Amino acid sequence: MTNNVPEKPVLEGLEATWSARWAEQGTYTFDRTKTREQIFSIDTPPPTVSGSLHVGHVFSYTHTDLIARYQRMRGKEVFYPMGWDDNGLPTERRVQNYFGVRCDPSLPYEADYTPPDKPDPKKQVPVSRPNFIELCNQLVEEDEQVFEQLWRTLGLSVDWSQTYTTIGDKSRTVSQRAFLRNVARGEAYQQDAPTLWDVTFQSAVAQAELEAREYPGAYHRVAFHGPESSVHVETTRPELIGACVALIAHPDDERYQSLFGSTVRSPLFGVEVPVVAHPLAEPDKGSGIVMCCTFGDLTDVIWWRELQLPNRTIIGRDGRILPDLPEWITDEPGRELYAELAGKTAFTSREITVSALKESGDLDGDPKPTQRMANFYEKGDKPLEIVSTRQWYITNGGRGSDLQAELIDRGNQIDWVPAYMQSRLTNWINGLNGDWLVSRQRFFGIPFPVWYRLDADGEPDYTEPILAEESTLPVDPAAEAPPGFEDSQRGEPGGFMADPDVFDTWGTSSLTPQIVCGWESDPELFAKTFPMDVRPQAHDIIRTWLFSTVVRSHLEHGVAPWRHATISGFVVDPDRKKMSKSKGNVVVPDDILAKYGADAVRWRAAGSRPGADSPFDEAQMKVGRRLAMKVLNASKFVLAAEEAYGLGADASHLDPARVTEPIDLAMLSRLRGVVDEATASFEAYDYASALEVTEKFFWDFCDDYLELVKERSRRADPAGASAKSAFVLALSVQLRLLAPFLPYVTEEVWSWWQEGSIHRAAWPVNDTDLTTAEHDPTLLTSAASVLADIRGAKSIAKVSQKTEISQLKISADRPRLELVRLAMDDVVAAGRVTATPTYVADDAVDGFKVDATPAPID
RNA sequence: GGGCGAAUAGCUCAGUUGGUUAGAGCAUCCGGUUUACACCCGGAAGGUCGGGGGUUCGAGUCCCUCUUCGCCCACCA
Repeated sequence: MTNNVPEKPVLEGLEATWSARWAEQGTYTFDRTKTREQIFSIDTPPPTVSGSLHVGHVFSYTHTDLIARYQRMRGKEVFYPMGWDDNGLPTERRVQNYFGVRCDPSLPYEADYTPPDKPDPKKQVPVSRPNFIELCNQLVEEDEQVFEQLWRTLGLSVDWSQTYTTIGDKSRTVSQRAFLRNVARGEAYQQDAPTLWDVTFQSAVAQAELEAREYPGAYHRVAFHGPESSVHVETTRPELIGACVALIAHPDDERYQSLFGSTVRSPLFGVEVPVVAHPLAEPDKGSGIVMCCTFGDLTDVIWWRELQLPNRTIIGRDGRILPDLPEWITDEPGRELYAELAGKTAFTSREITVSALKESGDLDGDPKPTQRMANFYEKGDKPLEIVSTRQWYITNGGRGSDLQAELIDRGNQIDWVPAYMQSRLTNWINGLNGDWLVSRQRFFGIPFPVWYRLDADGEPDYTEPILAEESTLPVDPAAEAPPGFEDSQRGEPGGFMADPDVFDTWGTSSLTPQIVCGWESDPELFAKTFPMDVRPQAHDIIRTWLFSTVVRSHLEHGVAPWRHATISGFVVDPDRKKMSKSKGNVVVPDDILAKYGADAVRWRAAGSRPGADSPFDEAQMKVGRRLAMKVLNASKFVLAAEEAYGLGADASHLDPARVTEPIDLAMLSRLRGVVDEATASFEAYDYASALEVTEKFFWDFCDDYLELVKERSRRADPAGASAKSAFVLALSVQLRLLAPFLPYVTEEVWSWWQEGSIHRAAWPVNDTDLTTAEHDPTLLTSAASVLADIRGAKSIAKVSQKTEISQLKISADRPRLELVRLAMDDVVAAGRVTATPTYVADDAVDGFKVDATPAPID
């Protein structure tokens, strides 16, 4: 046998060497000639390239890679692409900050544009939409290279020829095609309706993107005036008095019975508004009677709809009071006040309104400060307004109907890991309050493949949108004319206009299975990879990514998109707080990888169980590193022993028939049990247990078995051959068991004495070399326990482990005694026992009782 | 307020369908230059399993109840 064991094996440099070798040799290249049954397909989350990766990403991507590597060694052809999520708002924001520009769609394209040398975040230079998109594309490309490098270093066994971006042509085509099919089936529709609106980004926001946050406000007790008396409402938004359409109280509320059906005049503006009853008004909140405006909150929208109230919008898309004087304010002082508010932010107009209320005497007492919960866009920092706009929606069961139950059912068809995560999806679907708003008023996204005809006055006709033909996809309606039109007719009366919006980022990400599997573009691949085997992702995006993917797959294909969903937890800081940039507790993976090595980081990742959050503890990385070192050293020992006292240059060292000694057989027999356990754990996606059982065996193998057998292994007789053969067999099996966790060090060791990559080697389940080993595996643990007692005696005597044992008495029940005597030669050698051991049969002893006397020090 | 999860050694976690004396790693302490490994090795100490009740011959494990913590959702007058 030839092997190539280095003098002093080291971990440094393994990542660079082997990631390059894997790339050259195409170790992880997907072979599409395999059949569906042979393929295991993974719907990897595309990371947001505009963000930075932290150690949490590293952990969860490692979890997926563990499964991928296991499946590959089981003989599956693993379809494991990688995507980059580069479309959408995060990239826009990063481009704005990075280059110091902002998008102004009214500007013309400027060829050869160069952004400012020194970006000034306060003074962003306006650029045209095409220029802005160019900058986005330029930056994401750089970011993607950085990300790929990190993933390669981490050792993800991705097929790097299978990558996609969420802004790329493939994603555009799939998004637009899926949308057109949704429209054709009536699942996508347009509606002009009140929507949640972020005034900073000036875009509509979907329910899934909401985040409720504490927001400081104040209750203002404000008087409305009836013919005989005044009635007080309490409001946190006095700036909306001009938008008031009614006062509303609960139908059973005694206090307001006399007012129902009458009208009252609003303060400051003198607008007559009706007092009406509705059960959603809560008598114990505020004064029990509430001002309904256009629109203060979602309840206002319900009242507006159900009570057929007028629409009195005063807040614009920029969050400021609309400039034009509303026709419903007729009172002269009211018109003057409105003119003062016009163009002001909600915040400023609130201050002006409050001082006006104080002056007019309509404010009862001082405003009472309060913390209230308000809805925010998860990426925004101003509370959302509600603005009526025309938007596209896709049905998602949020309006009840059969679809809701069908989607819950799809969720149940998925095998969840851990299982309890499934209820998060069910809860979310049950709590939906409307269809999915998919249009966004942004720039760096996938445009709707839609145009509108303009009438003779140049006004768009929304009732009959012009849809792109599937064969022309991807299409940019802002640059291409619809079928039957010339581009010169753009914006002209009788001509057309493009739909200005782009898809919600989830509108594209919800189609990752269709994108990677080649839906409609590569039917053969699609048939072999879809529905996919597993969707790995974190628990915080079940309501967004997971749910929306189920929706699209259900609507388009009538199936669940995957067989399994594996949900990873977060890496949290030592105080169990979620890592976030703003908290400054983010651990950057590059440093950790450089310091401890990829195998060590992966080992730590594998120790956190699916779904469970795991606190970051740098000390743990050292343990993983120690394991990797141990693999190098133990392998060196095994192979060097084999080299020096070897069995010949052929492959006969792997002949299991040479293993004859009982303890060697016992070790292999126990290893077989370990393989079975690790396999069962991996089949259940429980990589953590697979690692635990493997690692436990490996340490015992090193600390006990190798120590016990060391002396004998150097002999040139059959007993020595038995040890050496067992060494090599056990090493081969253990390296393969560890390969998914420690891909670098196992590959390195494999290369010393084996052909090909360990990552394409067979998983050792049903390994014929092991199946012939038959012996009671407790022989190994018994011998190890006696050896431990001998070591303990030396330790208590505070003498070196080299010290000889001059007296040894072993007591145990008769069967144990007989068993352990089979390994006594090894025990005596490892424990440096010079005396002849004595044995005492004693049924009263539990396990073994060992009396060992170290030889006195001269 | 609704849902889900968690509470076991100083820390991070295992603990199968109930079954002897509850395990591991880290940290701590003691000892050791053992030709695979000082990026090391050996050993020791450390826990009334969140509280209370119940079922049982037997409960960390099953049931009830309380407490605490985490996450998701709902709370905008």
